[in-house]
Amino acid sequence: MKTLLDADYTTQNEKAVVRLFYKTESGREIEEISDFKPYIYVLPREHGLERLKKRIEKLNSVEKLETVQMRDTDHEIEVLKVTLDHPKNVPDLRPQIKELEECKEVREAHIPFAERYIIDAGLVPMDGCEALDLRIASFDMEVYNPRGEPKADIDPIIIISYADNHGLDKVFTYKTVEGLDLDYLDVLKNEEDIIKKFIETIKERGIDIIVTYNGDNFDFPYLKERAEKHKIPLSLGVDDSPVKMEKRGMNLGARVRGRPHIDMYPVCRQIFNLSKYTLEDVYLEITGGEKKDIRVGEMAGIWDNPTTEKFKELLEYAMSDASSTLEIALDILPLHYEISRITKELIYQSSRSGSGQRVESLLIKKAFEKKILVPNKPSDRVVDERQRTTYAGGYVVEPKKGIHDNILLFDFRSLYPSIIISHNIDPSTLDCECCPEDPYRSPTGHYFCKKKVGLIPETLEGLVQRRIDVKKRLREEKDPKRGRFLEVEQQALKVLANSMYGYFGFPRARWYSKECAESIAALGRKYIHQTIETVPNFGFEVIYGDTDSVYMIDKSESKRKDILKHSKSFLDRINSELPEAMELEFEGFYPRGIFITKKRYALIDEKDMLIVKGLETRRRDWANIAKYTQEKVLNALLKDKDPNKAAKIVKDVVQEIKKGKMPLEELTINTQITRGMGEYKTEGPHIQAAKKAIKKGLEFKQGSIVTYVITKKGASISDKAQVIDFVEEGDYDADYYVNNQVLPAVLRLLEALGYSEDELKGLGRQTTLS
DNA sequence: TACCAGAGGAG
DNA sequence: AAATCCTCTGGTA
Repeated sequence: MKTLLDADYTTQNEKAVVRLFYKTESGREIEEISDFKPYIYVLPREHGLERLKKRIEKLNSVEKLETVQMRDTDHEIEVLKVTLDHPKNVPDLRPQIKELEECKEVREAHIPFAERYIIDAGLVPMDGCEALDLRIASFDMEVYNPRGEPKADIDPIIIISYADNHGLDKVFTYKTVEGLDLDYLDVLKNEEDIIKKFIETIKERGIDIIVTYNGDNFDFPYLKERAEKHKIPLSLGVDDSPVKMEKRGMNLGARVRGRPHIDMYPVCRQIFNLSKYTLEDVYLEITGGEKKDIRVGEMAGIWDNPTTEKFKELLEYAMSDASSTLEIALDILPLHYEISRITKELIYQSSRSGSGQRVESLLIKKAFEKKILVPNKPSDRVVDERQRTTYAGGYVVEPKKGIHDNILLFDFRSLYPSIIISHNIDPSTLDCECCPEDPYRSPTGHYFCKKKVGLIPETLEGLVQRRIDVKKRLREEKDPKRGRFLEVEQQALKVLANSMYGYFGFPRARWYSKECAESIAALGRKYIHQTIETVPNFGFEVIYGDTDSVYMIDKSESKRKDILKHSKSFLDRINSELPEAMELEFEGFYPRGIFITKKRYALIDEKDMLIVKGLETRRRDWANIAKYTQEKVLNALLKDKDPNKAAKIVKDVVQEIKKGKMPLEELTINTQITRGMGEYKTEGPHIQAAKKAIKKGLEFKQGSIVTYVITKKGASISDKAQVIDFVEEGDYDADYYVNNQVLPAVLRLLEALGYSEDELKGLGRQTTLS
């Protein structure tokens, strides 16, 4: 029993050796593969194969030349498989071959060597890891920051905290005060020693996976620079190699050889939809518990003049950073083990890759098994071109505005995946010559081969079948721990299946096909239209629908039991006319709902739970007070059916705001900086607040979420916007929060109920503003 | 007042 | 570095 944690290659005696880093039952194992060689495929121009072969033979670093039969999109071809002596020579050889007159194209020259080996050898990263009790450690650092953002060339690390899943908690520092009693505290001599001690601890504890919160872009780069300053090698690798900072787009990735480092910050941003992603927020989301927090502005002061109480707080805070990061990791890592196993990516990769990359890794693996040539990545010019062309997506029904009772919801189970499978939608089956008579011809005029299953439908079918199998095992599983793994696996399979459609339309995709993407969306529209047209025949009325769902009410029945019976016959009728892999499902019955506009509505379910879609309550860029008040008003309208109660709620809140005593945490607005700070044509409040904060020493960049308040001082809203760190309790613009936050959010609901504007003024603005 | 840029949600 | 559809705000002319 062993599990593959990491892989790379080294050069020994001028030969490339693939190294596979395993965790075994007894410890660690590094397997070395020295007989594997890199190769690329060369597509000849017409009748050029033999001449091309002769020319390539003469080139340096070519070890072997074979003619092989491969599939390229929709046809079989003979291509040259060129085996090289060493992966480092691929970048040189590729353009030399590309320039040859008889060469049409070079393929698969950019697949990293170790990953190539994993694919070809059929290895599955992280397979079996549950059985091995992986040793997982987290660490976090506190840094001396007397001037705001710390600078690694000047400001030392003052604390390193450490926690692992085998019971060791440590805080390494080099200062202490009288009367401290913390069992995890380890006071050393200086910064150099805490760095050394940290490295030692990771090694002595035999750690398999290192986790951090923002380690890619803060802790590791900072630690590396400080270690270099002290001339300590940051040799955390299992082969004692130093931590390597890799460039990944705009950000960095910290790679520890053989002991994968996983940064939970980007992972959490991908998995959760939160207003912001501080460690405290994420910890609350996962465990429901509060985490110790201190104001970072206080840190340098405490370090310089430590009182027993404050210094203890600082150390406790440091410890909780490491232990909560570990707790988050233990909760989320199983998902990433599964993603790694499904996509065959190393966990270092899969924990940092997006949907597009994951789908692509899976397809490359499948293409290898089916002897299909992998398309090259598109050039920047092609990507630009693809970005300029768009296509039509899902259909949204204009809602019947206002309150409705006894609402039924139906939706298509996995609409797009089921369309891809039933219509065999794939670049290789697109408009094929053998079967133009497609009874299911897509409304865009495209048709798909009926004889040969495409790569993507086949891959998707594999995911769907595997998920059905996992769900079956899940039903039979008695052990809750194994049950959780199966649940996570079926979720991961579902997410991956659902991202296949998006992949077709992704401009950087190797298997990009706008025709496929638009055919899928067009067929989706066809099926939902078909469904909507059938609705009146059964005495129902559609009140709303979006892409794959239909909300309707029953005009002929009034009892729940009769309504549900009635809907069954509707369902049977629709499903009898659908392709086999497709199904419309009954999704729910809602006693009451309010529909405002497209993509904005709220429902009460049969357990009296409020479900809100698209409204301010759901948005991070609205103040809590507006979101919370809107939610209360929704409950008054839908549960209590009492508009007067709703009016009272609004009046009371408006009064509270006007008193000037509303806590700041009810008033903060979170907005992300989605582009580079210099790229804005118009700068909204969050950008102007961020700019002011940058001048005062805080760091904001693309991707940061700005938490700000509209204060009293300034002319425009943007002038008044200040990042929360600089706002005093009570300094807020009450008129803004009444007129631009609370009232718009609640008046929209009441307007949808048909109250006239005059009535609403009576309820809200005039009485309260006077 | 009309328009557009920007953000974030739904499915 | 997965897609499109849609609403709404605040800046700008």
